Amino acid sequence: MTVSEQVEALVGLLRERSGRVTTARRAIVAALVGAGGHVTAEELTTVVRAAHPDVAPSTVYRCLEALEEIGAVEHVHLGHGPAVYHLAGHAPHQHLVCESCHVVVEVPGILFTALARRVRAEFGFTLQPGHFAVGGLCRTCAPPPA
Amino acid sequence: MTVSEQVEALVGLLRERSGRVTTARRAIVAALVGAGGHVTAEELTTVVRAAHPDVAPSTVYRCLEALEEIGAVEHVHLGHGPAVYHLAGHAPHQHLVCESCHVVVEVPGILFTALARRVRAEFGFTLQPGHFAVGGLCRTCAPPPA
DNA sequence: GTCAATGCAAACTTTTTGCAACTCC
DNA sequence: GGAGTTGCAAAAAGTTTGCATTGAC
Repeated sequence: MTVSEQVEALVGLLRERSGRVTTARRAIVAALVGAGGHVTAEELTTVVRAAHPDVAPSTVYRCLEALEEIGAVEHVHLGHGPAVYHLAGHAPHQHLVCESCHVVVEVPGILFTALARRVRAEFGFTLQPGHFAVGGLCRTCAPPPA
Repeated sequence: MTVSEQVEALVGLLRERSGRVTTARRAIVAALVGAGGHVTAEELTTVVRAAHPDVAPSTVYRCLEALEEIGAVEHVHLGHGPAVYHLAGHAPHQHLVCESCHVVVEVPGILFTALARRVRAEFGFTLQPGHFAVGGLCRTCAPPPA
């Protein structure tokens, strides 16, 4: 699926399930698809404004909210700082944030299945990791093994 | 160790390792020890102000920062909303936050050791869970098993 | 007496909200 | 043409910072 096909698919979904499709929404969706990964609302706003200088940050937030409601987009909190948004449907993954240098590492979500099963069995809590990053120290910042 | 002994120990540590001990700092430490668990900076400010109405929120933040620097206090981010602070030295634990009703569940940190070992071996990242909550659904909010 | 700590107010970051104007369907 | 969107500005929440004053040692 090409980028513009992805944009059209998402825009179509918006029209069908959420409401109207405007120039701003089309531009935001295009910027999100074009980014190809995780972006903050602010980064998205900057990209959109390059072509459409009048698009307000609040419009970006509202559009992302609409896209999340229809399940097309998800956001993740990387600790401090702004949330990052990405298209839904990617393989589940977990973000790890180095608390020293703030680099972000992605690991497969499947690593968490054993833990999730145990937490559900023992505590009745259904883990949905991924929405919040887990902290730690990256390879560079961790003290070298003794 | 009684509450006031704990307060004196912490105040002494502050004097020794961080600087001066003021009325505000003593009151903040006492409120933190008295709370006996996790408190937000705002809750702490309210308690302190009951006896010392002039203590400013910024003083509470600065005192908590000093206590964290000497390793006496730690803070945790429960997703959205304010950070919560607690005395260091408790058994390591992880907070789980229900993304539906926002209830907070604590589970032993030891549950994460197998995962942490694997992440370090495979990705060179040293997990330090606990600083950020993990999301999910609590027993009440999770859809009942089919 | 000195300098760290305080109180106050203002800045800050990220996100949300109120509302009149606009425009997609 | 009417309801959903927009842009703007202001608010909101949580935390940090600047700075003159205070007070611990």
